[in-house]
Amino acid sequence: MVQKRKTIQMQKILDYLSSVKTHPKAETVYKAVKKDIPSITLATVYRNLNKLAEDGMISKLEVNGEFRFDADCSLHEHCICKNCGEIFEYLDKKLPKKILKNFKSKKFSPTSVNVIFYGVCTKCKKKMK
Amino acid sequence: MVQKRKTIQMQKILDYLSSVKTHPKAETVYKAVKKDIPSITLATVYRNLNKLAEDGMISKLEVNGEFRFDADCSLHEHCICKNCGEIFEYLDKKLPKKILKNFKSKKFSPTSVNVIFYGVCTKCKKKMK
DNA sequence: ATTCGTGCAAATTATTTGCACCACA
DNA sequence: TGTGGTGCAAATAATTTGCACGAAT
Repeated sequence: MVQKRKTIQMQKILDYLSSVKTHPKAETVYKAVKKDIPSITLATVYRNLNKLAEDGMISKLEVNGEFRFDADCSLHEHCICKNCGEIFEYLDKKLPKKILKNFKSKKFSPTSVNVIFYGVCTKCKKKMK
Repeated sequence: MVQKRKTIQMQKILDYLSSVKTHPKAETVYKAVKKDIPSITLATVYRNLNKLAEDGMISKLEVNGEFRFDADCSLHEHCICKNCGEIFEYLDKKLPKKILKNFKSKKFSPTSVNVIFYGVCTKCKKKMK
């Protein structure tokens, strides 16, 4: 088995991710963590984010051609604003479970489900008027 | 209003997309269409695919850091195999509509919803044994 | 003493864009 | 004839990787 070392960089990355409700991309995480660890590089951030995602510690989603990260690994829905690109959580804890339970097809065995709503957030809606 | 010209390249791209049930990426579309139009370039394929997606003629989804295209624009679910990366359609026409109808939150107005199942396809499951 | 993770730089990969030219409306 | 679309090449942008060194087990 591969050994695992907990480093300050990984800890800080995880701390930052847990502290925000946004769904930052690697670059954003990098800038934030750099304040604490000026020597950190973007490559290290990417490596850690990917490792954490593989281990199921965080989740990785993709929007507009970039990866976004989320410390909340529970099954939950996302809302993406077509205008500002922001991502919001939407909580209907039962929904994903219900969807998974109702899945019927012999060609595929789902282990997880992602529900993404596309639309416009209230903020942008107001601006558009 | 902006004028629109139907070109052979766009037509062939749309034809190809409509003829397959896979969800090809730009490169794949490029290789396929190149057989009919040897002079076509990847840039043209990208431009057309994006234009078609903007116009709602096709849909654009992203998997593993790449964009995939689908001539079927109806609301329908996708299944992505974590092992081979293939995408399958899963049809429960009522599901997306039902989910949208049940949406309640004042912070966001959804116009569309995407349901993606992650798991393992039958083919990969057999191989793994 | 080993081995893993980091920092740095270079390499990949996917996608976009500027520009001159051709072709359709 | 004017304008949008194409092909070509170069530019971006995001992400990954090779390598040598420092650090943790």
